[in-house]
Amino acid sequence: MEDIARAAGVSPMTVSNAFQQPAKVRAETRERIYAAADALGYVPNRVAGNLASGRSRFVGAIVPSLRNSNFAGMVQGLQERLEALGHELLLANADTAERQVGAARVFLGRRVSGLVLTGTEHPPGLGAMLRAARLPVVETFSVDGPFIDMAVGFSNYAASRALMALVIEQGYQHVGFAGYAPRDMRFRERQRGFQDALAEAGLRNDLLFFGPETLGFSGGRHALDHLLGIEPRLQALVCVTDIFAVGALFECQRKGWSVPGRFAVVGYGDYEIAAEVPPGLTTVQTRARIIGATAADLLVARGEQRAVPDPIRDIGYQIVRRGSL
Amino acid sequence: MEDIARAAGVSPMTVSNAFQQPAKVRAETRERIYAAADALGYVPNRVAGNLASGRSRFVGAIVPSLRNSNFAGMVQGLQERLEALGHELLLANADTAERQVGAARVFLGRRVSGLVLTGTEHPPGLGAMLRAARLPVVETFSVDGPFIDMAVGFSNYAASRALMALVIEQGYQHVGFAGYAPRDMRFRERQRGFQDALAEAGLRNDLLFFGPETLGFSGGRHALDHLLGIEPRLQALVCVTDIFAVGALFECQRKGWSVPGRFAVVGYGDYEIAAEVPPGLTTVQTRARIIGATAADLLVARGEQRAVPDPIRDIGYQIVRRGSL
DNA sequence: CTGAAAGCGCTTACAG
DNA sequence: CTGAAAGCGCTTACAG
Repeated sequence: MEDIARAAGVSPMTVSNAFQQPAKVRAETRERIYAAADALGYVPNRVAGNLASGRSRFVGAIVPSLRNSNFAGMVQGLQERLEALGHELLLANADTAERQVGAARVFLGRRVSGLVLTGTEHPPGLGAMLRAARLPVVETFSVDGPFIDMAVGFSNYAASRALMALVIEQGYQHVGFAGYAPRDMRFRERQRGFQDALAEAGLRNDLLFFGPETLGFSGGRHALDHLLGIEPRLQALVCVTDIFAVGALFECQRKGWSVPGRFAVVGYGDYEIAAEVPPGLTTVQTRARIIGATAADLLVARGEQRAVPDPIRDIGYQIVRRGSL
Repeated sequence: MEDIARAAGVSPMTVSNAFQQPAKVRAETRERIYAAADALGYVPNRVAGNLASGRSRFVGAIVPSLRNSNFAGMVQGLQERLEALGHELLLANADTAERQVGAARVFLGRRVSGLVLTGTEHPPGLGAMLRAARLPVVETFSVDGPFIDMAVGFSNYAASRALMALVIEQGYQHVGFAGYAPRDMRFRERQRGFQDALAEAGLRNDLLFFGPETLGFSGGRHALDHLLGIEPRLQALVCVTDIFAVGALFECQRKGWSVPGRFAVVGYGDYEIAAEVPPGLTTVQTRARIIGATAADLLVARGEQRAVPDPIRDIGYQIVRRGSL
C-alpha cells in the first residue's frame, strides 16, 4: 500500500479510503490510485485489514462430504447471496468429528464473521467453543433443535411422514428403511416418521438397516440384501438418501426386478441423479439453495448486530413424484 | 493472549513461545499456560500471527464444482497430507471464470502460502496475477502445459489412447465421443486421443458431441440422441466423464438396449458410481487422492524455499475394466 | 478532500 | 528459560 501511495503521490490513508470508502476521495485522485494499484498488481492485504478493523466479512462453511450430496446446492446459495452482500465464502471439508472441530478452530483462528454447519449432530464441545467465541452460527437442513445458535431447514419428520403417506396409499405392506449408523437428528427424524407412519397404519415397522456413513451407492445394495434376509416379502425400501435409493435401484436392475411393479424405492434429497435414473426416483426435495441463501442472510444480519427476529427458519420441503413409486 | 499471560503469571511472549516452540518453555510453565488458555477458551488469532510472521501455513484450493466430480478425492488427499505437514486447507467454489479469478483474489488477499487449481484452462490474467504474487501454484489432473507454476496429473492423451485401444480391440466400428463445449486442455487431450486412435485404425472419427459443462447425467442422454441422429449404426460412446457415461447407460436402459451387447459405453474418472451402476463402467482411474497428496508436498516444499526438482509430476492412470465394454 | 498518530494481536530478533 | 521493544499492513478516529 505504501508503494502505491508513493506512486500516486498521496498518503497510505487516502489509498485505504479509495478502496474502502470511494466516496470520500476525489474522483481524480481515486483514478490515479487505481491506476497505480493496477500497475503494481496490488492485492490489498486482508489479513492486516481484518486485524486493524476487527471485522472480516468472510464466512466459513463446514461440509461433511464433497461427494454425493446436495450440500453443493447449499454452497451455491450461500455463495450467490454472500457475494451480493459483499462477503466472502470459504469452505472446509470435515469427514470426521475431529476434523469438524479442527475446521471450526481453523475458522475461529482466522476470525470468520460467521459459520455454517451442516446437520445438527456435532462433536461434544463444538457448541460450547462456538458459543464462547460469540460467533454467529447457522445449522442447516433441520429445524429440530436444540441448536447452537440459528438454523435453516425443514422438518425431516414432516417430510418423512408425507413420503410415507404416499407409500402406504399405494398399498405397500412390507416396507424397509435404509439408514445410517451414525444418525444425527436429521436421520433420526426421518426414521421416526417412517416408523410412526407404519405403526399408525397397523403395519410392521421394524425392518431397519443402518450402515456406516461412509457408504455410498453400495449402501442401497447392502440394505436390500440385509432386509430381504429378514423379510423375503419385502416390497419397498425407504432410503435416507437418494444415493442409497439409487444403489437399491441398481440392485433391482441386477436382480431383473421391475420397478415399481416388483419393488418400489423412495429416496431423500432430490439429487440430480434422481431425475435421470430409470424409472425416475420419488424423493424429497430439500431446497438446498434456498437454505444456503437464507443462512447467508441470517449470518450477515447477525454480523451487523441487526436483530434476527426468527433465528430458526423453516423453508419447507417438497415431495417429488417419479416412477420408482 | 494478554489475558492468558496475566492468568498464568508470565509475559505474552512466553505464551506465544509455549504454543509455537514448546521446547523453549519449561514444562511446568507450559502446563500453567495451557490450563489458563483452556479455561479462557483461547483460540490463537492467526490473523495477527500471519501478519506478524509473514507466513500463513495455509493453502487454498479452487474447485470448479462440488457435484459429481472426483475433486473430492483430490481434496481428501490434500487434506490428509497438509494436516500431517501442519498446514491448513481451505476451499473455494468457483463455477465460472469470473468466480475463479474472484476466488484467487480472496486467497491472495488472505495471503495463502500456496494454491491448488483444478484443470488447466484459466481465465486470462489469472496466471499473470498469481505469478506476480510469486505464489506457489499447482495445477492438477494434467501434465500438458504450459503451466503457471507446478502441476500434478497424468497424460490425458495417453489415458485416452489406452482406453481407445480397448474399444478398437473389441471390434467396435462406429464410435462416438461425448465431451464438453468449454474444453480445457484435459478434455481436448482426451478428444485428441479418441480421434487419433480411430484414424490410425482407419475408422471414422468425427462423431463428436459437445455439451455445456453444466450438463451432468443428462449430458450422456443428449450425446446419445444427437450422435444417433447422425449415425444410426452407432455402437459405442466414449465419454469425457463417468457422469456422462452413466447418463448414457441410463438412456440405454430406457431404450431396452443390452450393454455391452447392443451398445458399449466407457467413461473417465472412476467415480464411485462406476463400480455400482450395472453392468459396471469401464473407465480411467485418475488417482485423485495421490494427486492431492502430491500437490500438498510440492506446495509445502516450495513454501519452505526448498528446491522442487520435478515441478511437473506425472502420477499415471489406470484403466479399470468392467462390464460396459 | 487529505493526512499524522495510534493500535489491532501477534512474532521476531535479541538481551538478560 | 523468560521478557521488553519494534514492527507486520492495514483501519479508526480525529484534525486540518
